[in-house]
Amino acid sequence: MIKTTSTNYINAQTLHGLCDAAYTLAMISGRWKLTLLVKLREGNQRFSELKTQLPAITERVLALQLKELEKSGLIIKKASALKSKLYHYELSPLGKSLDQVIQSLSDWGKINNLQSEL
Amino acid sequence: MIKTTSTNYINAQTLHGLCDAAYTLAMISGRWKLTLLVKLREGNQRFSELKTQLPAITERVLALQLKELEKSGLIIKKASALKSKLYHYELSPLGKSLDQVIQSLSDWGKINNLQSEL
DNA sequence: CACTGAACTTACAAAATTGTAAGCTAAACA
DNA sequence: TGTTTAGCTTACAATTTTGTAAGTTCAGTG
Repeated sequence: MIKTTSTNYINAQTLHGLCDAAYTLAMISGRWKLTLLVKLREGNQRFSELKTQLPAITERVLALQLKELEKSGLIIKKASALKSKLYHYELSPLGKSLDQVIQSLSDWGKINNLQSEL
Repeated sequence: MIKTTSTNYINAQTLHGLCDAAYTLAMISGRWKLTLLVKLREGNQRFSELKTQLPAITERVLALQLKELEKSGLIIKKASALKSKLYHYELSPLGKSLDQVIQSLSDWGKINNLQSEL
């Protein structure tokens, strides 16, 4: 879906070569990705659990975001041993290493996000 | 340009109410925003300076990103005192308070962004 | 007063993301 | 064996972001 010949794509790549922060940002950008990481950190692991945690997300988008997170290596999809056909998702070591990043984002938001006081 | 009635917009708002990290992320998301903040932190302040620092950015997009950052309160546009018609941009106190966030993003990228080794 | 350069703006188009609605598959259950 | 349920996938469309190309405005310079 991404055209690797587009100016947009090339600009992103160039930027990631120039700015580490922008690279990190790109890994966690996407409407629901960051929140998914937070939820996974809290222990929710099944597709349906995540769906419940993010009421407004559609199955299509949830599947997409999970797939991208998996492709970036931040999460791992595993078949659950006991009940066959059931999967669960978990943070990879790389995903866990984002802890400090997520914490910073969360801390800043806690202070500056007026909406969260509602 | 943003339709405040779209599902997309509503989902974003809902998410920001549920997840502080997502709120913070939204403030700094945009192809060049984060890198602009980094450059401003390094002292580049004029429109043309910023343009030079980010070779591939177009004037239109630079103006757009600066305007959004200003609207979010992260930067301030000031008329330079001496030479009239010249402006400069600087980080607001709110923008400066992102320091830890940007540092975390940058640190993680430094470790995990293979491209930056080129 | 013509000319240049900085800092934009406008009209348009391409690309990318996100959402809607429906369907599909395999296991589990009644 | 028919029905559910979880976990997707597909075709499509709306929305949003980003880029292209060309102008505009106004101060400073010669």
